Amino acid sequence: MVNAAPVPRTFTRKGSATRDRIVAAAAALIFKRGVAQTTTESVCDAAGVSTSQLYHYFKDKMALVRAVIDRQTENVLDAQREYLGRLDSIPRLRAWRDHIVGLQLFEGCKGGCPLGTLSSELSERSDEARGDLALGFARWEDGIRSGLQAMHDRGELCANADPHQLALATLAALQGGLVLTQLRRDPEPLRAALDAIIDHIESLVRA
Amino acid sequence: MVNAAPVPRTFTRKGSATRDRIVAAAAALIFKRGVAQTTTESVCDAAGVSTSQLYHYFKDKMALVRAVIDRQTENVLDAQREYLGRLDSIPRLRAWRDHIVGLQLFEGCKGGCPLGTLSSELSERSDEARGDLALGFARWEDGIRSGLQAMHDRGELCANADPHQLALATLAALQGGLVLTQLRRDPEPLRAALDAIIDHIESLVRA
DNA sequence: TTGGAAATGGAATGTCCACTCCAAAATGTG
DNA sequence: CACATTTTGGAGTGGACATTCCATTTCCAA
Repeated sequence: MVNAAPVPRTFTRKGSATRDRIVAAAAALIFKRGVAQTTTESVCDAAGVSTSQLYHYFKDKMALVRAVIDRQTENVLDAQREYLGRLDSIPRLRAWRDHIVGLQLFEGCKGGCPLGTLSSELSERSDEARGDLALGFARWEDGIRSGLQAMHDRGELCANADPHQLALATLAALQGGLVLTQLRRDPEPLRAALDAIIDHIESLVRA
Repeated sequence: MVNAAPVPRTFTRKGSATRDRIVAAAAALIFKRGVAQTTTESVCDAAGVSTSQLYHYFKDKMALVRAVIDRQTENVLDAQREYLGRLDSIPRLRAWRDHIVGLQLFEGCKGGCPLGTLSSELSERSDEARGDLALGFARWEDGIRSGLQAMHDRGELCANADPHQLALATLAALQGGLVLTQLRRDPEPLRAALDAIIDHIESLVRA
């Protein structure tokens, strides 16, 4: 009886580096083309590894996809680390909006949100992947909520404004704006969606 | 030289009915599993037709997908026909929100938006499909905008409120809310997103 | 009614692709 | 150094799937 897990618990330094290259290559390809259009072969080519290496580090394609979800969660949160946890004023919210819209302009309005597109593709296909993604979004939401909560705690927001609901609505505006921006190849929907929710939050600021 | 198009310009009554069954079956399967996970064989089985029939009516799978996009556009607009074009007051907007949230509850928060998920899956894969979807969303957006425009024209909204931007933001809130609701299997994100944008519109109503 | 077009049946084809297998090289540890 | 473990190479396999082909039946207009 062999070890049931195809992945040994321990990797050498070299092994970890290889695994990392595979995840990075897969993340890039999946962001560009989606999971279904990304073949294991193309991942191996892009990472410069052989088939057996991919299956040495991952049980199957879905395991690799889940690793990509984790990687993209970190990437997304990292790309906003200057803002998340600190969105506690209208100017900071506006600066964050500009940052996000700027990123889309930089990408040519292509690709959408790495986590959002994965959610659409995987929500009905794998409950495990859906759970992973839900955790990632929960962290994101939390990074938005904490700033609003701080404003609320400081008494800067109406008492009946709910930071949880507002954070959820803000994340939804961002995701929906990205879907439409990707579809139209135009940053306007994203900008309009974020502007509206931030204007709304501003309207809840005590006079 | 034979006719280059595999689809004759004219169908018999029976032919149109068959084509319709194929599109309906494909739309249902694609809504449930996505384009990539829907095989031509499964569509034929579900529609009760043979392979050759599918290829008699459609050049290839992508042509069928584009027909599904058109079908789903009609379905989505139809499901809201009582509301679109008439969203010209806060109570009507709230009724529309309830209707949409109710549909999600009925679906068990599964599947998301038929057009939204197609957009995510196809935006980077086919410019033609992206164009079809953009047209569908434009019609949807228009159905939202016209009501807001009517409010604005009647002087019920602040002069500086822009019905175009608000309609775009509303559609984005809806799409983003659906992504999160589908991911979490929980209607709250959708409800929070729509509530926020409608509250925002309400805050723009003249006192 | 009849001829041509449309509709249908279903087997066949060829490609793509996830995953397996076995052997060899490299690595780290006692 | 020696041995176990990890890492790598790359060919091979079996199945899934989009699409094609050709024969047969049905439909409709003149």
